[in-house]
Amino acid sequence: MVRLRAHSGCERRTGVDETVAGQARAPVRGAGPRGVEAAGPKGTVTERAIEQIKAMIAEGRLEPGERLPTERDLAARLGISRSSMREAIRALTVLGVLEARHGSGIYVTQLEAGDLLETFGVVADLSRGPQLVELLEVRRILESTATALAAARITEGELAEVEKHLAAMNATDDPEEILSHDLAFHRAIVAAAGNETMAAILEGLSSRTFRARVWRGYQEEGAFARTRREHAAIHRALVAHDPEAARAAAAAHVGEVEEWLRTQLRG
Amino acid sequence: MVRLRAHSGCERRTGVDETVAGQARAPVRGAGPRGVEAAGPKGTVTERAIEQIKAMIAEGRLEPGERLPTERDLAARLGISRSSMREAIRALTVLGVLEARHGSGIYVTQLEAGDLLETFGVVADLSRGPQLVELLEVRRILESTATALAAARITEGELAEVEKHLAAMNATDDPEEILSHDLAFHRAIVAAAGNETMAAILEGLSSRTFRARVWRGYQEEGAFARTRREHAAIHRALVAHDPEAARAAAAAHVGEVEEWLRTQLRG
DNA sequence: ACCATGGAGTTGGTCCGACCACTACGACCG
DNA sequence: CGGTCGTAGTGGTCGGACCAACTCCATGGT
Repeated sequence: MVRLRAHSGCERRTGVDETVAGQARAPVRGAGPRGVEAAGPKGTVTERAIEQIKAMIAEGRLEPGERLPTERDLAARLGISRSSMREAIRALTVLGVLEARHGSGIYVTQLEAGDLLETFGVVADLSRGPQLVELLEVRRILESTATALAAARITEGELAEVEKHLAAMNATDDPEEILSHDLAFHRAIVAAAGNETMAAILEGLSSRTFRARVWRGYQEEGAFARTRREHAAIHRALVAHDPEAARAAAAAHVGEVEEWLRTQLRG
Repeated sequence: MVRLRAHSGCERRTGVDETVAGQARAPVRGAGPRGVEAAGPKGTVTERAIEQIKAMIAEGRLEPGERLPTERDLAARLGISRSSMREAIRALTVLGVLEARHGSGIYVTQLEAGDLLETFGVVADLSRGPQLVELLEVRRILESTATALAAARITEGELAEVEKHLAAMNATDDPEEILSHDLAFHRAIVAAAGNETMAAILEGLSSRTFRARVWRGYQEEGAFARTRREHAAIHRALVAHDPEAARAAAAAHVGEVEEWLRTQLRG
């Protein structure tokens, strides 16, 4: 035990400046014991900044597509450092609320379903175990309803798009390509349902990595044939414009995977 | 139009160094023309850091609840500055993936539905116009199914919780309190459905600010009586353990608001 | 008159280093 | 043995410097 500390009255830090003029930063902020100052008593300054920007948008002081002031401006305006402001902006960027264009400025996104629900994919990618089953259950509910809606509304052009991917899926043996067209098949159907918000949620629930994780094992068990039959059933219902048949077919389709995953977790 | 921008000249910055020894920062990084170096050619370093941390969790190298290395460590490990690393961490924090405890460290959350879907509320808070209708349609689909599931599974204890809020809601005239118990009423039902993921999504779709925005106008039109009747119908179906009746009652309940909002947008 | 071009200024992206605030853990003292 | 007080360690904040990408306009050639 060397024991080389203590020696009271030491200078700890300090004594290192003198390179630059002493930082006259005595009365920075928080000098008072959090008295009647202006700053809200909430959490970190960054969190406060996030809330304030969100509030600006919610209150309509910032319209979708509109450009925000500079990072430097914003920071000065809220009385925080640019670093903290950047953290706030980054946070809102990953949430799909803001969009930063290097050299140009920061803009509010269109706040459409696709923008805001992109993060939904993260949930699907990081969930595991029983949570995956719950996620599939949600997908079953939404996708079956969406498919039913699509059966009632789908146009000739949209149906052609669906059939294109259905044919492509049946014409190849490359798992990668099958997965791609499988995704596109369902995406085309959901798009025909006419609810972009639902489509965006389902997009997240069917994200590439999510499906790759679950379907890998599923299809290795020779489920290709069954998948094909189920897709055909969904397609028939769409052609017949039969919502209830479409709902049942879609629910069964997702339900199959769901049930398989459930047994996997038990074993 | 004053247009007092410009004001050319002015020495801007530069000429301020010389306080510290010249920064011998010539060959920092990126010296080579992005040749065969290690760094991925993707977007900003921060985005890369976000993806890498996410990957660490997805691959199981970081377990839920586990503590991460220091910000300083992490930054050094990925070869980026602490500032950039902090932005990445902040982003994952707002996504509900990480949790920072001041003075202690950074931890992976339990990655449960509630953690990851908290951001869903942002969508509801920032959506407007037609998107609100789409959001309500999603809620109608999910909530009606959840209520049906609850009717089949609900226990005596859970039913008592539901009835508590139903009674409290009918016993007051304070809109604030009604809203609170209304939320709790539906929350208790959805909880009885047994799918935490669905519950978390519906929680976001019924966030306080969201409901306040829509409900305000809706209830001002004297919809209290109707709301009460609908709640009673839902309750009856739960008591009778009748899933289909519960589904219909819940769908009608949300559908009423949905339809009202639709007319609002037209007018 | 019109368009390509180039440079200057603006703005986000990255980095550094310092200091502050909080926590955890262990030595010290009663 | 248990409470107390430091101290080291960690996230939080700050300010400044420089880099890289974009914008806009003056310039000059066609």
